[in-house]
Amino acid sequence: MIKSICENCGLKSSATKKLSSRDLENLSNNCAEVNFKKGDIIFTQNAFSSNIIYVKKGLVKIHMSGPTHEQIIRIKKAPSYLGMPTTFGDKINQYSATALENTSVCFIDLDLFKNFISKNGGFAYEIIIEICHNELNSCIKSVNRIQKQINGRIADALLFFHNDIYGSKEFRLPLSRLELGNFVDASRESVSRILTEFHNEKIIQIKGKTITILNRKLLVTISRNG
Amino acid sequence: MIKSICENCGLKSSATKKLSSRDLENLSNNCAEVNFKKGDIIFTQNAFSSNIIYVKKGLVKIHMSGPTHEQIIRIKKAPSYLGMPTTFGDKINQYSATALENTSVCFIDLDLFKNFISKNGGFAYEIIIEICHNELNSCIKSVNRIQKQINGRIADALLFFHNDIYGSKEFRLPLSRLELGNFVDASRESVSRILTEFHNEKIIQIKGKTITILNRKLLVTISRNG
DNA sequence: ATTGTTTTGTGATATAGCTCACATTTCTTA
DNA sequence: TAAGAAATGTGAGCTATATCACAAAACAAT
Repeated sequence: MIKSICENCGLKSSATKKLSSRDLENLSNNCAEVNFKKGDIIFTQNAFSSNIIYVKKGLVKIHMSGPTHEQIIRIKKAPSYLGMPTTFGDKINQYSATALENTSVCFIDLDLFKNFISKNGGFAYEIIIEICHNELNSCIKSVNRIQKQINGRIADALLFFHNDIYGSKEFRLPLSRLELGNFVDASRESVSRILTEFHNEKIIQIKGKTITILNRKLLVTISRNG
Repeated sequence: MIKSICENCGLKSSATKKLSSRDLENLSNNCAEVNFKKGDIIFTQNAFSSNIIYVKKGLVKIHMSGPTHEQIIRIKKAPSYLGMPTTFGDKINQYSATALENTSVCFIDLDLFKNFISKNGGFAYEIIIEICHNELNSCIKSVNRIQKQINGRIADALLFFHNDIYGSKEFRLPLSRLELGNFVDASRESVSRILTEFHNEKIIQIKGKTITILNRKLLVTISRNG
């Protein structure tokens, strides 16, 4: 746990950029930076939370244990705030967050954060924008999850990693087959089957966890009609 | 379209209560109250939006046309803001809102609303709380939707109308069977079947659109194990 | 009232994707 | 480098729920 000097931080959020030097100093005194390794839990469902979490670096999954199994609600890469809905909406966390890669996170004192919102409208505005974006994306994702069938949902997930996370046609999948299943709502077995199907049809290439998108257009078509 | 006098409004949101008299006057000048009848569309997906919408009175469904069919994302009763995520997150509406009962709505100029957020941290804070609550609920709902099976989801929906909307064991269902299906992710036919099943097992009583919950405990059990 | 339209109920059939079972591969750790 | 553990692949059968098809009922409009 290192006390950070927020003013010099090169990874400030757009909200934090609206803060004065004095506020940033205040933030430095009420904020702890913690490093998590791949697989480490950042916060857990049903625990009490009094921090806002800012992911400076890395990749995180937000997940929730549902009636029958674990479900990955969202995958977020830095820079991004985490768990605002659960912290503002309920004292008890409604979901967990786990690092998918080595991740560096700032824990910000909730009262100070609330104070910034109340005192600094520009800060509040940026926060609102971020929350709204998140919610809109979940909405769209939720409709797709329910209405598309498996191969469409897996195509979506592959395109998500390609476009939104790695920006490259070749990437190391940060999830196991089971986790990918929990992300797209499918069983481990079905994920396996579809993935090898895509491989056989030369849409993607699989080498262990490394995936290369070979036919992006077809993947987009599958995502649409799936 | 009536220009309203916000200061005297008995249905102010908790955010609006944080505004000064001068701001409220300003709001009155940039806000139009409109009445919608049951079935009227309040705003539609893919249209451009430059208003924040505050539901003063009534009941509204938020819905989205997905890859294969329409889906009801959320049902909201007054008092409540509508469509903030879609207005702040994207210039184009990602979903529609339709009145389920006669509903009275204030259209608030977006720039003024943004101005309130920037100038008045207390206002912004209340807005953040509302958005966070919404998002948390959608999260939970989305997990249930996916992991429960039909009878559990329908039990959930009935309990939602009972607890959150009407606060009574007897209520007039504001949705058709098809709409209820779009709300709980099921086909019209399946909804019909489960509903008559519940009726036969004396869990509920159905008289046209009027539903009476006869065995609430059992309904809760079904919702849990569903 | 009469006729057309929309909504609802219900049986029969089809199917996507789950579960189970086991083989194989890959990763860990000693 | 061996051996145990975890993750993955793949076939076979099962099941929840969709879809189709039509009848009945409720509602609307003339």
